Amino acid sequence: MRIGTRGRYALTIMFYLGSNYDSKRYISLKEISDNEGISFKYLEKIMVDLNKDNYLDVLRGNNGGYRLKKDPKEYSIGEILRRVEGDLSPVDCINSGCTREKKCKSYPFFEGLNKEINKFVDSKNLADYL
Amino acid sequence: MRIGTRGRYALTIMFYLGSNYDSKRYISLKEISDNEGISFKYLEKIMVDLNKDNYLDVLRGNNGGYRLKKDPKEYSIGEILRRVEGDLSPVDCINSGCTREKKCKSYPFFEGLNKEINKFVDSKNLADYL
DNA sequence: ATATTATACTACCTAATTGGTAGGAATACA
DNA sequence: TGTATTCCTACCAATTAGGTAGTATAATAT
Repeated sequence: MRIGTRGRYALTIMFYLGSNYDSKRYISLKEISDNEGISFKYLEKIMVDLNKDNYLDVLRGNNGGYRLKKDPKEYSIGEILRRVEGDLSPVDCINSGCTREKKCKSYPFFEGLNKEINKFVDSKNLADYL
Repeated sequence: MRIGTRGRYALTIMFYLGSNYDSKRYISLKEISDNEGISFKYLEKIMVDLNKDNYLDVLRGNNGGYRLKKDPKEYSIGEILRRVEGDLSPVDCINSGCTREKKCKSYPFFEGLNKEINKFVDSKNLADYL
């Protein structure tokens, strides 16, 4: 689970929306792109995954954009990262059915590490860092 | 810090050496390669990093190979992984001087995650899983 | 209506990284 | 001196990361 630009930018977007939660206005990707210095087109692409299953409120057209549906404290960092980066496990063998699992001495270690990572990211939410 | 085959194979090697610590015999990469079904040539390459600074005892030639220098409990998993995978931080911005660090809301989160990961891997050693 | 400002969708592209392979030189020992 | 081993250097193919580009669709202001 190396976290790349997708995960980092997704958090940037979510913190930006979180900071504007009270105003209830829709924020365009253009605004975020300009203020954070991130490629607009790349943000659009990340948004495809980030906004699956109507994770956010969307409005197209003039003065449109995105805004949080729920209070920032309802958005866990773990879920945000998982949406755009996929599974967060530190090695492939976890969650992809390793056949050597039984005799593998590393496996229990990786399971422990995986648990620790997920526990941490799921225990934090947007409000914790606003 | 996605852990790839380098890190996994390094642990496989170290656990193998750890299992044979009491016998004091030198273990060849050929033996590990055969028993674990891993490419011999790839193991050789991983060994270059793993054995930097005389981390292990080495003997060339017939009946040669590698063996642990110290008790398995003296080898932390964190150090092993770091040797072959480099720095274990989950994002580039940690340890590479992010300029936006001051205003970045994600940064404190990543610092926390990084700390958690390193604490875990450094608290475990080979003997814990033998 | 229609111009403007957004998101939504699809396709493409380049550089770096991952996960190897190959071959020979140096060394230790039987 | 032959054999088994590590050491060193170079190469390589497939995948992933990190984008760019263009067009369709939708909402709103005028």
